[in-house]
Amino acid sequence: MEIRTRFAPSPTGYLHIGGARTALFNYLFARHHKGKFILRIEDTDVARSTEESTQAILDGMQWLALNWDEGPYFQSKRFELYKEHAYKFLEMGKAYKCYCTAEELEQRRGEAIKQGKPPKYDGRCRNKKDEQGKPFAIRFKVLPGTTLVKDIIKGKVAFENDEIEDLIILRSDGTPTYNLCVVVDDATMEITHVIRGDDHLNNTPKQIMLYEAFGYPLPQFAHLPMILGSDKTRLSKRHGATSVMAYKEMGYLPHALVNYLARLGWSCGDQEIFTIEELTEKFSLENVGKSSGVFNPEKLLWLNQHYLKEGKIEELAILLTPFLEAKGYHASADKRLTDIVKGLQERSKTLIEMADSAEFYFKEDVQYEENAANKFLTKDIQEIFELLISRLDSLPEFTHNAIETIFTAIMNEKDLKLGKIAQPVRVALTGGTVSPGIFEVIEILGKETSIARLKKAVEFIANPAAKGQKTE
RNA sequence: GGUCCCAUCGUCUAGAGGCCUAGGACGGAGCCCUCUCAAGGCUUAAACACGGGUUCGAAUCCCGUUGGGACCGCCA
Repeated sequence: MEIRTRFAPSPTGYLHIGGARTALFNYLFARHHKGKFILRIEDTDVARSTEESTQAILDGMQWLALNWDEGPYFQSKRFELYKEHAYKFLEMGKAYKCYCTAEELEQRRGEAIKQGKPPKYDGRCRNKKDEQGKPFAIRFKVLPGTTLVKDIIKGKVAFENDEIEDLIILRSDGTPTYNLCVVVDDATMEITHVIRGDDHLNNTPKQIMLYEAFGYPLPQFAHLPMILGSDKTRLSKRHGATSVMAYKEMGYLPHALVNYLARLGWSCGDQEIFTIEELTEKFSLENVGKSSGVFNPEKLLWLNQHYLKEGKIEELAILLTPFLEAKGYHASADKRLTDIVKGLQERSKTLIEMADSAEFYFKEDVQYEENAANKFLTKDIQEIFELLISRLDSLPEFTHNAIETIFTAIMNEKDLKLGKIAQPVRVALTGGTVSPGIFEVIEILGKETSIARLKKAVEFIANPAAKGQKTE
């Protein structure tokens, strides 16, 4: 039988970390079994669902490359189907019309809680006769007994039916509710494995009752543990960015997030780094843990750094350009940019950092960090700078090796260690004390710019006050 | 409050009764390398929540306690 999984978000916000992991596990499970992964938008709550949210979720899925095989299906377009099912229950006597108003129910619930009683619907409309013209909701009749949930992750979980109230399946405005829709959809879409957050575990007995009442075969259930924030409460904005797309904006690589999410709750021995192919091959629900996990941004950052370090410079250059654009620098992914990326890729944890570090390559004018200038742009280096300027200028081939030869010669002549020369030059060329290797920086900057910046530094040394911290 | 779930280093986890003096990874500390910063290499601190059983033997099985989480909507 073909394995069919689904991700079924409700479009009431962006795709968040938790949802993305649920989607990922569904995706991996389906791919592993060469089955189908279906996307379904649960927009039965017309008031809260928005098109922007739907689009945001689609964008997030696409960015993470969680490609779906069918859908997106929209529940809002299937209302007739749900309605039919609800009325069928009515005919079969498995559901009844409830004439209680939302206000009445709300009031009774409040009183029950006040008295310390469980806020459960008392079933008072179960045996009422039809009242013509009065609005009604349709409630499913929960029969006595025990409902057993067989969960791949949690094992067998038994629920007493008398703990469960008669649930509304069709609202008084004629729209269907969540539990009805999921069951009808999962059944008619022939979903074989329902993989979702364990916040749905308590809904599962209700849904099983609906399946059984319809005579639909049960899917397999797998309830994933929640993702928590650092204080072990449910992950929310308080814990930092929870939107998947926020990570794109912060300069994360999609596969870093995928890899991180995969290992949050699932493991494969001691392996930490996985390609998507490896994930697909190795993923199984048996290796999903039972306990909830804390979202750890540091580890995600480490993975991002890892993939930046390992990434192809041509691809990274393309990904970097929008971040340079955002800083006001026009850059195309040409040879110069890939050279820049090569030097920066193991010095950056995110694309934002990379763009920041690349800034001195693009700036018209260097500005010196005050401490760096004070420490390194001093009288005693002036002579070295002048020497460097003339020798660089007469260099026929402006290559890494040729530049290094010049430095070595000066080191020998002046009996200086490379560090004594490189740091001042670094400040002169980049404005700061941190950059890729100095020969590489000079080569990429080019003869003209390098010399111009060295000359500027010489002027600065001669007259720091006048040429000092001018702002652009 | 009721129901349900969960419990190994700070965090993610390995662990399917003897392989555990509990392994890996992130993060931390230290050292090495070094033109800066990184990267890399090496070393190191750090956990089986507690109490009872079962067993020759328990991180692993059972019970309880404690702690955490989720759900109790005409939300999904």
